[in-house]
Amino acid sequence: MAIGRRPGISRTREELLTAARRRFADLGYDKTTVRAVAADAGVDPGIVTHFFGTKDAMFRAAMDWPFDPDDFVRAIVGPGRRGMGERLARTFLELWQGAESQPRLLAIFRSASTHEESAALVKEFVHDQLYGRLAEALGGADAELRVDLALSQLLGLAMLRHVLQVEPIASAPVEQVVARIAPTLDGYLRTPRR
Amino acid sequence: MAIGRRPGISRTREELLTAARRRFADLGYDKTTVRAVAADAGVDPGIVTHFFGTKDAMFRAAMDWPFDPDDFVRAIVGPGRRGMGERLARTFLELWQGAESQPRLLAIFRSASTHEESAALVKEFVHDQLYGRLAEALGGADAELRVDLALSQLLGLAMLRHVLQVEPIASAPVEQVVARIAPTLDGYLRTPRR
DNA sequence: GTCTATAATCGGATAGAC
DNA sequence: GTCTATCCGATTATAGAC
Repeated sequence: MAIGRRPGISRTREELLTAARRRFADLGYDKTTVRAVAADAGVDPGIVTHFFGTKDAMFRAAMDWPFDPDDFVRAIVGPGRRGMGERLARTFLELWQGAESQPRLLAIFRSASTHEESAALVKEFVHDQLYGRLAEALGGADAELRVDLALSQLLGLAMLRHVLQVEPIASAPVEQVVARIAPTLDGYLRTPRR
Repeated sequence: MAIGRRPGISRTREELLTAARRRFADLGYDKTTVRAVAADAGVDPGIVTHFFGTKDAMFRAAMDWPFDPDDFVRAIVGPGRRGMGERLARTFLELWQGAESQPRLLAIFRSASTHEESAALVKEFVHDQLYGRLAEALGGADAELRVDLALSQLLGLAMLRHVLQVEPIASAPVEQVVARIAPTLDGYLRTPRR
């Protein structure tokens, strides 16, 4: 009694999503075509319409965050202020190394510059997830600005390292990069003395 | 004897380039169409072919850097180590504020994620202009990595502030941002003691 | 659930008249 | 230098057969 897939529910949908993630990650939203995704999955383009309706809906279905925002924030701020920059840097960079998470992140950020939906995903995450709990945990009148500064460091790192792939930083070990940027993040996140 | 434009050399070419810069800056390479650029300039799409040949050639013609790399590097490293982070931050941020330079920078960086030519422009600049003279001026075995780290901070800032336009950092005054990131840049650029 | 056929549109590029 | 007309390919999306 093998635990096979239930009959009638094909794996095609999942294969389409996997193919879509790879295309969106490598090429961005605009250059990714429904036809190519369907071809990668070995099916007809009409199937995409059947399952998702539109290219945009397929993008939304494929592009959920590869982590739970609650867990993410808790892992960073939970243990307290000490070592927060280091935890943030390491958690972030390891997400970008992961075989599952990297394509999703690449797709979102590669598309964010030109695709409104991707940009909205990023902004919503920052606004709804980070400002609420992270900024509150930090304290200080300009907590949101300080969160933005830390984000700018992380975002730029991801762009240079994983999107543009500029050397030597693209090939630097995670721990080396963590050691360098952790003090920067701590500096931004630390509550300013009045 | 007014110094007018020479007869026979129309201003159409310049108007096309201006329109192209605005389109590329707002929409990125993929979503910018030759037809729309021509319409903005009030001429027929065929004129684009006449002047530039291809869309890609028009992009190249429009996308020269809005500053002289030599001057840029000299302004940063010339006066010496003291205040280098601050000069770098201010020079960079003011370029992003300028009415002439911002559209060019926006176009390049908005397109860099998905357009190979834009990404190559960025990489060439980093490689040919920065590593050569900046890294040399900094000293230390890992000078290029430290330049990358400083770039990651600047690039992320530009993305968050000008491309994604995340608040509150998008509306923060230049001097406030300069004051915050200058210490970060100095930390990266400072020659490590052995 | 899957595919064929096709509609409707839009893209970049070209040829040639004026 | 500029425009008209057009080619040709590619794209998303739809209708309907199997």
